Amino acid sequence: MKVKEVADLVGISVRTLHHYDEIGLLIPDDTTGSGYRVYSDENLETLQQILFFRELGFPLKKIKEIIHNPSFDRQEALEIQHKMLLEKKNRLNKMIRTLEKTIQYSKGEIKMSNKEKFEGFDFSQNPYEQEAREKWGDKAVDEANEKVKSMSDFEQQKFNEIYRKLATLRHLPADSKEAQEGIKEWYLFLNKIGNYSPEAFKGLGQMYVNDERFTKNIDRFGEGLSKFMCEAMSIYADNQK
Amino acid sequence: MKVKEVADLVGISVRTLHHYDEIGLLIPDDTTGSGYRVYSDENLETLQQILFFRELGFPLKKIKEIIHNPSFDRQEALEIQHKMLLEKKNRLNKMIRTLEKTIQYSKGEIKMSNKEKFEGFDFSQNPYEQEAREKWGDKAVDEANEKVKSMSDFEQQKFNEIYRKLATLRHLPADSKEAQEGIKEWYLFLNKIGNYSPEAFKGLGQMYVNDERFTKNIDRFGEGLSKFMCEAMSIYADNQK
DNA sequence: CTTGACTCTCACGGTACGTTATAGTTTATA
DNA sequence: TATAAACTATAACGTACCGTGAGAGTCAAG
Repeated sequence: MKVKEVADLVGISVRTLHHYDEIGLLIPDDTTGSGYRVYSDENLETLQQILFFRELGFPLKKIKEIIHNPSFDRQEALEIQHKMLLEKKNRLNKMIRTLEKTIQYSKGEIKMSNKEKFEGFDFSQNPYEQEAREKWGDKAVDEANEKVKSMSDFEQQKFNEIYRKLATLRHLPADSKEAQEGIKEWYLFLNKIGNYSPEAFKGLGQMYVNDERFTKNIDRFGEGLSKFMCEAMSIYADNQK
Repeated sequence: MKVKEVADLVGISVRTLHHYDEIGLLIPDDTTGSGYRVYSDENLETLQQILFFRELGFPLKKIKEIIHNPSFDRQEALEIQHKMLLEKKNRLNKMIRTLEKTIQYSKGEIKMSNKEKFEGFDFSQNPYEQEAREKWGDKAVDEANEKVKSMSDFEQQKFNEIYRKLATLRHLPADSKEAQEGIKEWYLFLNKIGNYSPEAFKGLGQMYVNDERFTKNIDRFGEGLSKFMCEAMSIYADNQK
């Protein structure tokens, strides 16, 4: 499905989908030769997850952390979201009652205390927020995410950018000029925020295919990207010696 | 009631109340000698109105237009809001059903079409939005608001600023030096966006007390401001001849 | 008369997109 | 088969609604 189809189906804007792609929240599984985004059924299910979280007031950054965490449990998430939505419904009902009372009040039929006038508004009083915080709170992240989180926003941005760029190259041979140029950028970037010898760089590339937490995270940007990067990084490292 | 009391009562932040004051959406009826905001019961009811609109997704700018419109009918607003909240409840229920189906679906118990996966999300499908648009749409504004709307954002901003400044002076004698300086600023500002002779300026001041739509709109910034301005403008105009 | 809770006004920062602008691509129609 | 209409892309700036200090003044309690 192309971008507008998706947008119309779920009732959001094309821009929103672009935005979610930009920030790495929802990257379409495929693109046409001319660069059009093509969303798979799996993409749609991820989008549904995102929208449930969004409805519950989670910031996009948090949603990204949660659903891309290797230990993310979809079933469990759905259960908690269910509880939270029911709670939201309760608050909405309270608010409706408040509004109904206010109508009577404004006709002079009943009296209302100041407190009563605002029942149902207290947005932060969801008892399941606690459960959500325990599950998805700031501490519940794995090592990989720790690293990402410790990066500055600029670095995060750059990080995404490079991955997306590399994803467009992933079908080229790993030793092609363009691929190697992309990998070089990646190497230079990594050495701005850390310290990687060519060997370490090569080793990192190995992890991309050996550790499935990495594989999954990287292949979000394009299927087979991790393998491509592993190969290209190995070649690049060898040429640096 | 002072600002934190209100914030705690309704479950919003102090900053939010400051913001609403800044943009002229909810200006406290009174201030203490030291400049502390003091909210009246009427302020609280306006705030309640604001929050109902906000819950329904109205932008603050729109809310401001609506509730400060001289022809604003509180009763009617409450009725429409009631319908819209019930509709929102319906959507929420749909969404909960969708979530429940998704739980079964993710367990492989049932099948789900792509369309079904997003039922309840289509935020813009509120049948009462139409009614709201007719009531409070962009065309349904009176003369006074037409003028305000035709101003640039910068001018709007400046407009508010001057009114708020004048409001702090309103208990001084209209012929005092400070009052006259404030009014001068007002005169100069008006002549940047239009063309006002001293006579026209004086006439405008008269309207502030004679036309209750003006009176109401101006006194939002402080009780008695319209009368004060009328007097001060008259004096200023006479001194210009 | 000091401490702590509260208040004020700047003023910069941040999220989640909206909104052009410009240009390439695909599909429908003449 | 040309050409318009509809859709797509990136880029870059704009906007709404506050959050978050900083720095300074105010007020009730001990």
